[in-house]
Amino acid sequence: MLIGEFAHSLDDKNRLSLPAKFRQEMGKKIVLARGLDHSVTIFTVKEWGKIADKLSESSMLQADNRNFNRFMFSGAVEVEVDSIGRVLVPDFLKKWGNLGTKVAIIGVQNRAEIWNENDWRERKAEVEKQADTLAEKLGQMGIL
Amino acid sequence: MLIGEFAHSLDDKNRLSLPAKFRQEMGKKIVLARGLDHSVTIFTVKEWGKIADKLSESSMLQADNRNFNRFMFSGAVEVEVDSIGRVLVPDFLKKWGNLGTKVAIIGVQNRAEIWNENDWRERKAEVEKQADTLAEKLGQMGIL
DNA sequence: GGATAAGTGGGAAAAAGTGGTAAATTCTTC
DNA sequence: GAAGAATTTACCACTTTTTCCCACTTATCC
Repeated sequence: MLIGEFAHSLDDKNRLSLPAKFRQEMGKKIVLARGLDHSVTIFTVKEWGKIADKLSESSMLQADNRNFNRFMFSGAVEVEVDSIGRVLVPDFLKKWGNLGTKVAIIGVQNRAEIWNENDWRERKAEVEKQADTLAEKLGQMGIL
Repeated sequence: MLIGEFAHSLDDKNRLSLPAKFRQEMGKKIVLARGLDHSVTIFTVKEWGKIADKLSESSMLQADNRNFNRFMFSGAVEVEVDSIGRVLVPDFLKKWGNLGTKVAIIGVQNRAEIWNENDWRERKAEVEKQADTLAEKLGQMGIL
């Protein structure tokens, strides 16, 4: 399971080193894709396969679906992890994620997300402010 | 699987180099066809075969189908990929796709599409604007 | 505090993408 | 049917980008 938060950097060649703790689970090939809220999602090849299957179930008869699938598939890329654990982030995903030099990589169960460091800090602060609501939710889920 | 987005150019001899990432999967022959929404579709010979089969299964008793089949078959060409990964885009497809010098080639799972760069940018922006739809769709698919 | 691993940065080699020239083929016209 | 023109095809060359490898710095672990 992918958990934790890591501050890494994206160098001027668009290289990003994956957190060492994630490497074993991720393997030597991963898929980067557009995620919610303008995050960039890191999937294992296997997890991405599931997503792709689901995407392709939607009917091509509807223009909405066609555009959505174009958006999702064209916004993904399979990349090799190099010998020291780095991957290349393509420009279109850098743009999508509003990524600069400093990024946050966070583990979210079966996937990881890459965020612009500032965006992530703000978002996190938002969530923290709502800690009470959070507790409530956990309660509803029967976790606490 | 064909995924990702690439900015390439169509030179004055109508030559278009295929993204290196697509070449292995595409092989040395591909099929170019009229795509939906005025895109130009790139199929592998194999994928085109599947499409052709499906088309020919549709009933010729219906005028709609007959016309659609005429449209699809007459608008498709099999082209050789040259020694350095380029193909020739025939004029009628260039026109159909409103293609100029700058084009975007996008991977959409089992096919690729060639777009006029600007048209694609606009279309993509449309989808991006609908952030709600994005979350909703992914939710419906059970992805999140 | 030393040793090991993780993360970052840079340079050289290789590949990808683009543009152009020359040869070959086709088409026209006489 | 032949000569010339025009188009197409094959090949070559250049530029930019990407890839691979090595080195350095920082952090972590014992």
